[in-house]
Amino acid sequence: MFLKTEGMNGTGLTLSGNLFSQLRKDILRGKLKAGEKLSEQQVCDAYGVSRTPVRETFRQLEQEGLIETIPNRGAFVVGLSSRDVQDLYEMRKAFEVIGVRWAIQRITKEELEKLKEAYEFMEFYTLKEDTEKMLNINMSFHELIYQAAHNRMLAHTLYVYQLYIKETKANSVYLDGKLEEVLNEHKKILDAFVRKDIEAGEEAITLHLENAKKRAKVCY
Amino acid sequence: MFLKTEGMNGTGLTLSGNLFSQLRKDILRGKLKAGEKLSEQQVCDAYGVSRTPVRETFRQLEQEGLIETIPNRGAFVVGLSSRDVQDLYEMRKAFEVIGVRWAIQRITKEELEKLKEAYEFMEFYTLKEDTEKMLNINMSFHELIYQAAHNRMLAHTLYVYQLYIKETKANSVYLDGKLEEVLNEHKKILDAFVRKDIEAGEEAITLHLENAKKRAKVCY
DNA sequence: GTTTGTATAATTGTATACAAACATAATTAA
DNA sequence: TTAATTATGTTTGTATACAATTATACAAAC
Repeated sequence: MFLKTEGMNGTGLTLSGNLFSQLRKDILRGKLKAGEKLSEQQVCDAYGVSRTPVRETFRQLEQEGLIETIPNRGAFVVGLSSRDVQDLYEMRKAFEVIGVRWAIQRITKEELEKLKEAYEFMEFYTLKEDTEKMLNINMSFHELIYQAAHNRMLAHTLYVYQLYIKETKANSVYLDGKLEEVLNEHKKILDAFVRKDIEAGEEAITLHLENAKKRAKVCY
Repeated sequence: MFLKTEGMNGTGLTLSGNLFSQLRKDILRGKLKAGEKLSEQQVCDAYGVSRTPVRETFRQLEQEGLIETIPNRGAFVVGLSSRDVQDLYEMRKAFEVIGVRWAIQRITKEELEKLKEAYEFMEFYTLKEDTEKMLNINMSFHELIYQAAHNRMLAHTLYVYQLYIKETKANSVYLDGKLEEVLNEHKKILDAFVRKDIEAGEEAITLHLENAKKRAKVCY
């Protein structure tokens, strides 16, 4: 079971999950503000661990560009500006297009079957009007595409983007009554994969992401 | 002055620079083969440091996807397959296009001046037929564009790609007698920036990168 | 000969100790 | 009073010690 307390000297940091993903979440959600100093000892106290794992976590965050460390001075939160978030969406769109292009070319029969299966789940949840499950399967659908692109770097990049976008906003999802619309967009994407039609795939994913952005901030 | 010895139990790892960039280089250049285990103690001995900085370095490498750590089992080299490298080139091309698009829209007067200045240096080094300096200023030219895009994530991504591509190959550069060709391609890019012509810019950078790939493996 | 169990060694995960750099406060001199 | 300086305390960087986990070797059983 996960530990959950206040901690971090009343900064309101949650403590479930591991250090890295938790600190990342706290930065992306703005609990830790840009410019704020991250004291090793404070984080140690908040999470009940020693400095070694904290420092390792700091290196990971630094590598993602979410904190900046100044030698002998410490770690400072960088975070994402609203401009960064805007750019994130655009970069993600561009990369998803590339991802679809490559995935259509490289997808295996087994992967295509999985994609079809994911779509069928979407149909099912649309009928049942289960928004929660729809969001989950939606994520899986897109992750299947990332994997089908058979490019570790692209898959990782898109995964991180997805994660960032997911964590960045409070994520109020306005899918109610729009599940069929979402389903249709995925149908077009799937069809493009079945027909190996790259151009149609690029068009479909672009449209889907643009609509998703209009609908809310979290529907992929 | 930097330390340079054999070390790493005869694996031939070089020791200049810091742990992270050195290990990264050794992985990218293939000195550390994919699947190979990275023992903490061995790395400690090779670089003459304790386990703490080594573990921190491992986290950084893990974050870049160059090693994989299995809990309680250790770190294993992942490295880049030839397919990865191929994909890297394509991803880089796609990102550079996006970078140019955004940079043309967002570049400041000061940044444009710097870009012009960089180009003028290129003209100079072309006249002097100084391939070495040409490569350096070439890198700067492109980095100026990354910065002008005013997107930290994109800039960082492109920087890493550039670094990976640079380190991935032995990098025999065949620019002799082609400096003018390279200069011309950059002229077209610069002109697009001056005229704020996004389409021309995208076309110019695409052509430049395609030609660069034909010319060698390192000219950007 | 192969497999299973156990003991030992090696390695990783974490905590802590110590040294070096830095920040802050007090003190002195102009 | 202000500026410079020293003293003190805090924080980071690194090394090391200890605990937990995993790998290896060897013996016993099948």
